[in-house]
Amino acid sequence: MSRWEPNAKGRLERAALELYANGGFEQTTVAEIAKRAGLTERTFFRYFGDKREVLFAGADRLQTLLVDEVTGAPSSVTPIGAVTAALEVAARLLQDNREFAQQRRNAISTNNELQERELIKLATLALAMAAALRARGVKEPTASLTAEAGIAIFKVAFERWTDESNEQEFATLIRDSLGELRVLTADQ
Amino acid sequence: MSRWEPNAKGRLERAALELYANGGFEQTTVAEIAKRAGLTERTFFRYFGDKREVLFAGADRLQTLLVDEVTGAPSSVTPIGAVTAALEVAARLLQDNREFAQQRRNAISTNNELQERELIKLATLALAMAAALRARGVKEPTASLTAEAGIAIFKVAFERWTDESNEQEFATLIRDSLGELRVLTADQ
DNA sequence: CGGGGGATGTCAGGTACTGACATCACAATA
DNA sequence: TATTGTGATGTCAGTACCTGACATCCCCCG
Repeated sequence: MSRWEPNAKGRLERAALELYANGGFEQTTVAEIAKRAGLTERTFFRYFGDKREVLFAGADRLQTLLVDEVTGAPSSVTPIGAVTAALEVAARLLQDNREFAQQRRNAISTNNELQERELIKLATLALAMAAALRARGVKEPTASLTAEAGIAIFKVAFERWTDESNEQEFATLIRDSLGELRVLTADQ
Repeated sequence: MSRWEPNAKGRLERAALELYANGGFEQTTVAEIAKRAGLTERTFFRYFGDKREVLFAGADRLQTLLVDEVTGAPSSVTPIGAVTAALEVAARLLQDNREFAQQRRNAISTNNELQERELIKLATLALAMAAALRARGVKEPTASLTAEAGIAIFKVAFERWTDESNEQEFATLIRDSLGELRVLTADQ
């Protein structure tokens, strides 16, 4: 695994996650990550804006996917329907990477700087989904509320899915979480 | 204004805000801030964990205040009543520092790293207020929802208060925002 | 076979942040 | 008054993050 082998970005992401999962985020240096990926520190910073971003490139891809799905949903679908359908598509794509998701979750949950980045990524994602809904003709504040609800559902379902003791499919958990939100909000 | 003069922490906060407001956050070095406060870089890092934190020490004080107010409210007061009362107390304390608040807001709104920090501070604040509510006997999910609603109210009111063209009192804006949330949630 | 371009490496440097130790002002107390 | 302790600050050295400038390498296209 060295220079000129394909998928440099992916190699860096993998190496970073492995090292963060082992020694922790702070203890790991970018030089170490790059070395493990057969590259140099300078190349790391060509692919990722900073040391944290390497864990969130996947989140950017997720955002693109969700926005596309929301945008492309049939016009007959309700706002929350379009959002949850998009989330389920994403969930099925992630299904094969549960272990990866668990490692990533652990790394983030044990480090403050990573949690900061996670929060702003989710906030950005909510904004992007709200914009996609508005492009479908959904008015405010419905668009923003629906997007925020979608994020909340995703967070809850993701927590459950990455929980060791839970063996259900991610997409199922999305659907369940939506159901619970429905019940909760229907209550008085 | 130099070594051994009182209020080193305050001097650093003031110097930092002035420099961030002028040249922007990224362009300002910690050495510059320290120099302007008549101190050294090393001392800056004794008071603040990192370069961003100097803008958020006030937020920590705010959190302490809000939690104390919620905890100390008469037991007859409803959850949302306790939270908004606390927010109004905070608002009155901030009332004299509108210009300061505006500068701070501008600095944060023009920088991503600072927005990250802001988000995690607000999230932490919501958790702390939810805990204070639970200590009053409020059950979940009411406690968390009320705390989140309180933060939302605070954010909206703060935006309005720091808006140049708005001359209303901060505490009044808090009260108004709560009213709007009431109407919004009563709809349908 | 000879560019040309994109990916990577090398190097130098700035800035954030930290640990270890020295120094200073002040206060308590002998 | 002299001493000594204590907390705040300074000094210094070092590591790691991150960036700009330029060199080098591989591969594709003509």
